[in-house]
Amino acid sequence: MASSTPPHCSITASSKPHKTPHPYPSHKTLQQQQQPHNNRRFTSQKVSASPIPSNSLSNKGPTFLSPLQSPEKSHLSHDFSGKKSTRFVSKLHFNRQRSNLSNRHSPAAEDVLYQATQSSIDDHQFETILLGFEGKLCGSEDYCFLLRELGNRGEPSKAGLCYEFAVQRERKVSERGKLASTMISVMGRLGNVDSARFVFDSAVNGGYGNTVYTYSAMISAYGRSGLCQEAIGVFEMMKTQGLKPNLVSYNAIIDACAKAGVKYEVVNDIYDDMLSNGVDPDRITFNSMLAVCRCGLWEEAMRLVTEMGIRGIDQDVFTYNTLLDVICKVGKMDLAFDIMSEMTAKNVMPNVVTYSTVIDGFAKAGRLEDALSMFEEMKCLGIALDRVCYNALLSILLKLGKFKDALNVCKEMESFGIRKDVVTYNALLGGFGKQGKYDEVKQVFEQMKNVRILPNVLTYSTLIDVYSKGGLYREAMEVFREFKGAGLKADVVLYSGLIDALCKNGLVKSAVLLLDEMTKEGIRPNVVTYNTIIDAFGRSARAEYLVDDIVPVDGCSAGETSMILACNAAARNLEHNKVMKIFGQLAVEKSLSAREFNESRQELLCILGLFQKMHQLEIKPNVVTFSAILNACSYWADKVLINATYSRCNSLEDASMLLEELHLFDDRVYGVAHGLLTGSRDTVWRQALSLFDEVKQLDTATASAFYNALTDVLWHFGQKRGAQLVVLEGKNRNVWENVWSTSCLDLHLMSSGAARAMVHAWLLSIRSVVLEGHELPKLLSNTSGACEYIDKAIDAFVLKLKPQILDDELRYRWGKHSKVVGDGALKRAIEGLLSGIGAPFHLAETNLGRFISQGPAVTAWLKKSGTLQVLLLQDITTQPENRRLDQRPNLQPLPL
DNA sequence: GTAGGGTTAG
Repeated sequence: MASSTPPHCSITASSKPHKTPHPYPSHKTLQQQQQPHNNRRFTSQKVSASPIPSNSLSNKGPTFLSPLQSPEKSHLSHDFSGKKSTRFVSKLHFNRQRSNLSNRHSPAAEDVLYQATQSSIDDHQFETILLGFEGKLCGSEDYCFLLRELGNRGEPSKAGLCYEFAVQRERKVSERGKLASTMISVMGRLGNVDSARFVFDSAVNGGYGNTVYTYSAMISAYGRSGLCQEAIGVFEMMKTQGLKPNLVSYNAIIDACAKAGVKYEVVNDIYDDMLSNGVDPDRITFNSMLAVCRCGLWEEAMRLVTEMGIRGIDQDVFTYNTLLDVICKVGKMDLAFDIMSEMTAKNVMPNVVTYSTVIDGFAKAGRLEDALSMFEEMKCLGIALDRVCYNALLSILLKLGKFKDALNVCKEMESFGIRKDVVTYNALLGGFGKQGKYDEVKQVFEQMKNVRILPNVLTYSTLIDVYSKGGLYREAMEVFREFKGAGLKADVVLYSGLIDALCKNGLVKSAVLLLDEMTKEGIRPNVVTYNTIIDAFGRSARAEYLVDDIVPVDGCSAGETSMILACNAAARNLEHNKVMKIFGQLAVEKSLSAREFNESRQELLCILGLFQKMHQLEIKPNVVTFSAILNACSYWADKVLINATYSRCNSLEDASMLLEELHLFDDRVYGVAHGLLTGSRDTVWRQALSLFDEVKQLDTATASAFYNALTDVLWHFGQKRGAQLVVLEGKNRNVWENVWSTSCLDLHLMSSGAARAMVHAWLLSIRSVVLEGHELPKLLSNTSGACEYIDKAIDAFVLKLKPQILDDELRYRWGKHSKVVGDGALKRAIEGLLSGIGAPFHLAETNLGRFISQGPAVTAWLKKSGTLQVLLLQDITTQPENRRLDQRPNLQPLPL
């Protein structure tokens, strides 16, 4: 069958077709076929390694019971990394073409198809064509061919007419059943699940639908729409009707579960049920089981592939692509590369899906250059890029800030006949927006509307996010107004973006109101929503920004209006009190007022409430939640130290309540944090080291956030030696890149606790150098704050400084990825530390982001008799059993 | 009856 469709086209439709009440909606979708590419031999240079590990999953670490006596997990859960997408687990791929390779249809059927798919033919004319060919079309074979092809061409309305036409003329029950199952399948593929159900019900009620084929088709139709419960309903129904599910029925239900993100254990039960009913799994069963592993179960995926081998089932390109997807989603890119080599060795040639899967993996792991080199490899192999691939390439270039290249890619894809879709435009909007190129954002947004690419909820979320982060609230509001006008339903991401905007502007209470509002609207908050608010409470967000009045939009719900009014009131209040607030903030630097102290305590309790609510809603906290809570505890510890009126015991109780909740994250993480805090370092150190190794597997931003948070809380609660050991483990694992040399210590990615612990370690190390008789460089420096101009020493003992002053000396950032401008806390902490220990460092005149010292001065100081003593750090608590707090049954002790 | 893409938190 010849294809007249252009090359380089995606087989994946850009969006889910709209549902309409009509049984067979008229929704024309341009159908495209995948370009068969020249499968030249894959020439990866990587050494091929077997992707199949031993069957054993018993890769458990040493046994360790947390203080709550929960068993240790063998790995950080996938959720914990904070990298798991909070989106729907699986994409819904409608409009995938159904191959119609059977030649059993007559030439007349092809003629009908040809005539029916001319652009000028409407539904009425199509009926006339069918009537004209009525005598020539032979039974269900011809009509099923027509139904499939009309489906492939995105013609649900004509398919509906054809089905009714055929089923009315067919006398045989079995043939009518075939027509029904084909029609259900066609509608399912088009995403018209209601139409599919209509056909199914009519067929069952009409006495020709009680076949395993119609039920399987219906299960599949539900599966494609992500309606797993409905699919299971049909699956159960077929059993009660006395129909025995066959291989296809089981495969369909497993696939439906995979698409909906059903837990592996549940799907495994279905698999077991299949075996016990004497139905042997085939390649497709395993391919679908592999898809269930996308929630992070990469080892299980590997085991399944092994099991396929044992059962003598060959792997195909679907097997490998799905396996690669699982592997890429857990960020194991080296393994992914090996698997790619393996598939080539087994003569399963990687295709465009293989490459886009792996490219996406590299991009998500932050290895953008590796991703780009995969495109080069595709080019060498003659594998044509399709729309998905082009969009991936575009997104990578935009992330790299290569705007010119990105625009060239747009031109290239157009030249190959691939139109920009909503994903392309969203990528452009986000890419330009994140770089503050708001003129381009405006242009692109206009352009997409001009070429009738309908903005979707992601478009609006992206725009609201970039405008809010840029402080362009009027523009954000305009976009929100347009969004409301478009009649789209807000989703969790859009709400989370709004909540974040409120939080970042100090309007945390309004953010909580909005959280309630979204919940009432039936939108379930996710871990990001909660992390946003927890983080804001933890920072004790000070309102430092002013916002213009926001005007409620027509059509806003009462909740939205009240939220906006609340924002306005808070904003006006801010403005009126701005001067007072500035003085107030200055005063706070010196001594904390009782009111603020109590507010801060309330915030701690709010976090506790939020955290418990998360638990209630079964929203699993991740490493970001963990860091935010530890940060809140550190902040609280600081306040307790400053405030003399609050009893230490009560304050510990408050912080304990919060910290205790950490076991909900992950018992092992909690166990390590708790053990270090309570001075049981010897007991937990082995577990700590294995935890650190696993954290290192996460991306550097996540890893450094983890180390910063953990070190901070240890430091603030007096476990300074523990903090130092942790920070050195981080250094050894390169969590902060190039942090340390003999002449320079770079602290700019560290939290204040981590930085102070590190300064002690660094000075001790230099001391050893001095005592060994080496000469120090002429100039020593440690850098704090947003010092992005670090130079390497030109030789071992000289640090070359750039005579450059930072734009704004107070723009210290708490960690590389913090989006909040801090208040110079790190600088103050280091300044205080250096003067406290008498180290002869001073702020560099030429660069206020650095403390510097002449080599001889430091040498002399290091050689002084008391210096060693002040440099050695100690923990306040080393004997937890001696602490009074331990006596309380329900609270975990905290040292101070 | 099976495979890949875009928005939010630190």
